[in-house]
Amino acid sequence: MKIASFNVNSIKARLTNLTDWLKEATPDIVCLQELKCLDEAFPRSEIEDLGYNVATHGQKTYNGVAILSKLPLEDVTRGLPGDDGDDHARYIEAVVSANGTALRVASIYLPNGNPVGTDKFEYKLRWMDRLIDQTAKLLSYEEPLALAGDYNVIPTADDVHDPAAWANDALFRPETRAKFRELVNLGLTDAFRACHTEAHRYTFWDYQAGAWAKDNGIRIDHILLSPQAADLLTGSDIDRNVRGREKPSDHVPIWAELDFG
DNA sequence: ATGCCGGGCGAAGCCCGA
Repeated sequence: MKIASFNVNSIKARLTNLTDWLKEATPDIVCLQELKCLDEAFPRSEIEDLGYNVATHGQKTYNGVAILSKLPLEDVTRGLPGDDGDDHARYIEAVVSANGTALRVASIYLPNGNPVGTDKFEYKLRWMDRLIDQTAKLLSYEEPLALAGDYNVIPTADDVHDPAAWANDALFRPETRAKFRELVNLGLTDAFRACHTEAHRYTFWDYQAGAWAKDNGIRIDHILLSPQAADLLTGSDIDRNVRGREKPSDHVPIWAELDFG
């Protein structure tokens, strides 16, 4: 069972890039972020034609998340609990039956939070509190769970090309990283880090300033696993080459392989 | 690089991303 996450930075602008990658990588489940379109504008038939079931939580212009799955999607829920006044489409959750075992998956687009010192940063930290609460609830089920998405969090200095340059950025601030540790310390496993210890492996390169050519990247897209899912982990990697193609997103896909037998 | 690129919106130039 190959589970992937990909921030596409507009599903409409990225459709060919996405379908090319789907055909070659053949993931079973894909969590998408930054659709930037309403549910009715999602290119559903183009994705379904590749053998995927589709659940979307879209929004006009900004945000928007989805889950694609070759297995049927059950119990789909949209929106992160904890704040009825939050209208950003940043969270969708569903359950698939993997060889008789229930696997819960969430696609996460955590707020950017810049600039620090504004209500945007406070929104990010409060959103992380809500994600911690939701994750604690899901972990209490003691079942396989994968939380995959764009966390907009650089976990450590090994995950950024120039830590000093990012010191005051919302993605790398101590408060942000502390919240991320609080989340992981509930008992989650960073799938990529469980399989790779080397520094400077990135999932995002800015469109500007030749960031891709210079490998000035950051690792901010993560797949976090419950203990019951981590026990099944057999591999994880970043599909870095996708960044070098025509009309790329500024993020690339990441994936984790779980062996359900 | 508090915006160099790229996308949305909407039809020029601003908002947003990380």
